[in-house]
Amino acid sequence: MGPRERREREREEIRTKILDAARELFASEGVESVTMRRIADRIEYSPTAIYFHFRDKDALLAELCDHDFREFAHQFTALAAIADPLERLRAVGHAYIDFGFRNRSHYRLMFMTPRANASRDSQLAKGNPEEDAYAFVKSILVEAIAAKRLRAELTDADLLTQVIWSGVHGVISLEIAKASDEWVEWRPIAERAKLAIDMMVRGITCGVAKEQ
Amino acid sequence: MGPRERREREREEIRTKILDAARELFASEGVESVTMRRIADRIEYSPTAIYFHFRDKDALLAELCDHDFREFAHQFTALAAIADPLERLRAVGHAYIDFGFRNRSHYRLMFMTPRANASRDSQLAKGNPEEDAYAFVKSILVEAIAAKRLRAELTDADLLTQVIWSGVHGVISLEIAKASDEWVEWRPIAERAKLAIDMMVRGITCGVAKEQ
DNA sequence: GACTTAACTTAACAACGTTAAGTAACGGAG
DNA sequence: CTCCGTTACTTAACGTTGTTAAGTTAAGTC
Repeated sequence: MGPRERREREREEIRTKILDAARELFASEGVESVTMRRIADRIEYSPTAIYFHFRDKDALLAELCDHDFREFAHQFTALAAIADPLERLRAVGHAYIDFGFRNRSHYRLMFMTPRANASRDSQLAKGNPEEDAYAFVKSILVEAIAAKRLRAELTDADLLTQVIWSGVHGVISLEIAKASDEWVEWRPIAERAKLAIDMMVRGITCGVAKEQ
Repeated sequence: MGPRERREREREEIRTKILDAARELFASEGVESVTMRRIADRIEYSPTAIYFHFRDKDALLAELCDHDFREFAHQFTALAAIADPLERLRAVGHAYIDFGFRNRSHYRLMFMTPRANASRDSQLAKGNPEEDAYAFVKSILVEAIAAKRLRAELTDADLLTQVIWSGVHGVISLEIAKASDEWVEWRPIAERAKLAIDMMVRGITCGVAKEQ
């Protein structure tokens, strides 16, 4: 462990310092307050210094996304303990909406903003349910299909995952984008979440669904 | 009709000229290309001239939203002819997703971007199903409830409207934000739309739902 | 015909992302 | 020890952005 390793370590340290500063600004004042100059102020470097560690602002935000995405997926693994796949699906749905509600800025950046060139150097572990929320949900649906808990014609686990994802995404993203809109007499988000998830589970199961 | 009226009319003309220029830029090159200067170029005025007709850029965009929102709602009225409320609901769902798919920029601005101060001078005709898509969907659900087509415990038409809106919004907004993300093996949007709507209708109706 | 006001233009400001050019410190080679 | 090149920065600047202050011109009013 010569000076070579030390430099490497220091480099990594300042990288995470930049990311942390961005994240803080981001969570406390919203995306539009995350400017290179304000990040630089926080870490007491010049704005240009950031470019030595990240190609540009987009790359910085993309990495922030990736990191938080992984953490996001990780908190789902606790739900893997739920035995019944449909109950597990319900729990994931609620956890998803809850995450979005507690981290509006993050959610907005991750799922509501078309990234210019997505997945350019995303080093996420695709397919691994520990780090990939999509794969986690899909595995639930594969299990539910195998256990014949779903209607017979529903066989495409990917399609089901995408539609159920759409369902919970719709609830939370509409909340984030339109909560302050007095145009609509919004029902509490908890009620909307519950009905949406109930509706979806009832919509894909066969015959008499168990009342929750 | 003296010069007073003429001036008023001219004022209105340039207002719509500004809005049209913004809309064109917007639809052809995306939101980020809509700058005050480029709008000004198009209409051959100085950028400052715009401020005489709109308080700021946000107000301009808000008015553009309002206008297109109204037109959006208007195209639903054609579906009022469908007799069966559940079939009408399905048709509205598909029309909604279709609109978003054909007008990505508009949809993004209208429903995916938290407006700073929403509904500040929105002069939309609230409650009028001719101009208010929300009211149109709600009226369908009121009808469905009255006809006892929905499960007995579903009595809150507003809650139902909001959740169904979330469902279709989820499909199209995820498409807009994440279509270019190769992370997921996306199924065609038409399939996702169909399943989402089927799932929702099945999820709120009682017992055996008619197969489409 | 003087005066007010509406409808602009020109010039500028501050903040933004980003880059070019310069500088100081460090690690290894001769 | 000295030279040298790389690494990690800073300062200054460029081109854009939204927005405003100050000046100008034309039309309508009394």
